[in-house]
This record gives sequence, structure tokens and C-alpha cells, in this order.
Amino acid sequence: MGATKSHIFSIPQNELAKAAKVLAHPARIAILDYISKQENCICTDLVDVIGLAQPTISQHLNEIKKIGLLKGTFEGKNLCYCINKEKWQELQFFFNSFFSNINQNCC
Amino acid sequence: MGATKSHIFSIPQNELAKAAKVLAHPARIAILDYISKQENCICTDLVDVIGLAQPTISQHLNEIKKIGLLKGTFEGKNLCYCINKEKWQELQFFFNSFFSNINQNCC
DNA sequence: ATATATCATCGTAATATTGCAATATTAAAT
DNA sequence: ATTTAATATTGCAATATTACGATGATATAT
Repeated sequence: MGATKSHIFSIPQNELAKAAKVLAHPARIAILDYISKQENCICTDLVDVIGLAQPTISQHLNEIKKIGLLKGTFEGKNLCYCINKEKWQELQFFFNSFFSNINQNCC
Repeated sequence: MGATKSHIFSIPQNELAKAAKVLAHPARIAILDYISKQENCICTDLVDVIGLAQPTISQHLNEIKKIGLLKGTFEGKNLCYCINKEKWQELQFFFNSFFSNINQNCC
């Protein structure tokens, strides 16, 4: 017990849950908020902006990267990254479709 | 350590994360999928539909109820509930606003 | 009143997440 | 080559989540 039984759910259900999981932490919302409001790709110290330790920020960034929501070069000294607009819009559409599917005859 | 440092984030950031957390499990997506597709309030055996044990379903329902996404009478023999349309639309708007805030000049 | 059906709660085991100190890696600057 | 700055990885402690058996509560049917 303890682990999510993903196999009993459909692929879209698992996909949406996975995406929601990435958004299910205020630090990751804050990171996305910050990055999405910059004029250009940022090469900055999110550590100072957010207020968590560097390894923790790095971990959160990794969670966001894993679903493809960030793009950029993640090597070397100055890490430059920004929102992957295509994936962002895909997720927006995905969430919006989910919310739009409610049966309006109910209650 | 171990617990989310909610206090260092803004209220909207925490609110969105909290809502996303509810959607961050395929069972809860499946439950919402199912309920939102019914013609009326359901008074049914989600246990059979989803395929998890009754206490587990009950827990998941409670998570959804806690953010006000379900309404109905939750007592007695026949539990009747359905989507709280107002909260549903509020969340849809909330998520959509978040996704719409991306700076289009980036990258 | 007793049985039955439905949902909630408790207790607990398994697993996942969060956070950070310590350390490693990488690339640029000197 | 060495130092410096930025990010990643490792290891681990604290906490949270997921799942379910056992049990409790409540309402209807008999």
C-alpha cells in the first residue's frame, strides 16, 4: 500500500494528475509566476527571489522541467531558462478542457 | 524540514497550489470526471466505478469536499453529491488566469 | 428490534514529498 | 592551473500522502 495505483486509471487522468502535481506546491507556482513575468529568459538567482535553499530550488525546477514546462540550456555557469510556451498552452488547454466537461444539467 | 513552507509564499500562490493538490491524484480526477458526466446528483457506488477500497474513496472525496468542489448531503445511507458549479467555475477561472499570465515577449 | 446497506473514522503500513547540509560538477575568470 | 560562481547530486531527517482492514455511525427495510 501507499503508492498511487496509476494502472487502474486512464492515461488522460494520469497525465492531468501528473501536471497538477507539478503545480501542487507554492514554490513551483512562485517560480513559474516569476519566470513567466520576466521580459526575457532569466539567468538569475531564484534562490534569493523564492527564499528556499539552493538544492531545494534545484529540485523544484527539476520537477517543472520533467513535464517540459521549462526550456533553455541547463548547463554551465549561467543557467538560462524560460517557459516552454507550447507546453504551457497545451497544459492550459488540457486544464480548461477538464473544467469545461462538467454536465450543466446537474443540480 | 519536510513540511511545505507555506508562509513564505503569497496567498494566491498557496491557494492555487492547494487546488492543484486536489487534482494531483488520478483517483480524484476519475471521481470528478465521473460525477461531472452524470445527468443528476449521484447516489452511487463510486467504489465499484473507480476500483479502490471504500475508505480510500471516502478519503479522496473528503479532499475534494475540503476545497468546496462538491456539494450535497453527506449523511445517512444514500449519499447524494454533485459538483459545486460556482466553485468549479471559480477554479477554472483561477487556473486559466494563471496560465494566461505568461509574458509573451519571452524567448 | 434486528438486519442490512452505505458512508465515515481510526489505526497503521507503505510510499512519496519536502527541505537542507555537504559535496560534486561545470564553466568562466583570473 | 587555480579560483570563483552557479547549478546539480547525494544522503538523510521530517512530514505528508496513499491505501486498506477493522470498526463505528446512521438510516432504511424487514
